[in-house]
Amino acid sequence: MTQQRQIILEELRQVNSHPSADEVYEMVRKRLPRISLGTVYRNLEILSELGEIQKLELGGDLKRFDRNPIKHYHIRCMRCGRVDDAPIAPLNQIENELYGATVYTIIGHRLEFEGLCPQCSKTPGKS
Amino acid sequence: MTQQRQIILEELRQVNSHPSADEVYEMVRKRLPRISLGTVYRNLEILSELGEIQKLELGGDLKRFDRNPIKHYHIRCMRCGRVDDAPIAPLNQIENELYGATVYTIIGHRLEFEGLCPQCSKTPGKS
DNA sequence: GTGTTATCAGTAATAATTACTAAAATTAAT
DNA sequence: ATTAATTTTAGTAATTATTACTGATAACAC
Repeated sequence: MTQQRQIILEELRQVNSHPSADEVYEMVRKRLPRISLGTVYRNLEILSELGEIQKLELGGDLKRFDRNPIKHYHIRCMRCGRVDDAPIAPLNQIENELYGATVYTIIGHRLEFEGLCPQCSKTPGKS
Repeated sequence: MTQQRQIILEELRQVNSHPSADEVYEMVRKRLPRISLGTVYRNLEILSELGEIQKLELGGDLKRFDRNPIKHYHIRCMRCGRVDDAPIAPLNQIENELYGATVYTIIGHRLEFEGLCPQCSKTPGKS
């Protein structure tokens, strides 16, 4: 656990947003101005493999990171990309429904809601 | 409806896979060797806005296109990226559960299963 | 047919991510 | 602690998917 890795973890744990790698980079840069973006990417990957955090692959063009390593669902703003937790109980049985109906070995599932956050709900503008 | 747009639609309708824009490009190129990738991207976008096809934003690094414009769920191979339909009934009530529990205006949801396709289930190799 | 508009092919530009490399730092073994 | 082996880092370059731009072409309206 290097200093860089430790600080990346600390900074991510201080927010309940779901920042992209670039946003984590900007956060960490305040404490380690010489850190490089590649280091942030690599350590976020390592930390998620260690089970300390979670890497999110949601809709949109970029991956996000969640300080909470426990599987849960999210809602994402279609306009601005903001992501929040979706307070829905896990669908523990849903994978059983698929069992036998697919040729795949089922490993997990992901449920993501789409919508508009409060700010973007107010503003008309083009979607 | 230009010739290019028509042929893109025809080719996509001939497969039950869920090709990426680049794969559609390769398919269409057999009939229109001079078509450009930008044209494929633009027309896939237009066709999905018209409701003729569906643009999929699943996990992984690329978007995929589905000849079926009706909302349904998918399963994706974590190793090779193959995508198939997941024969699960739509969760029509799930958005109601979230209503009142989130500050977002809910517009839709996406459910995606992850697993290994038959080929990748056989091969050990690194995941 | 002529003019207007949309679309095309080809190419360049973006943006997120990954790969590479030599230097620095951490760890392990004496 | 000192040296040797290993890992990690900063910085940069390369990749990849996608979008934007542009002058030429084709579709459409009159």
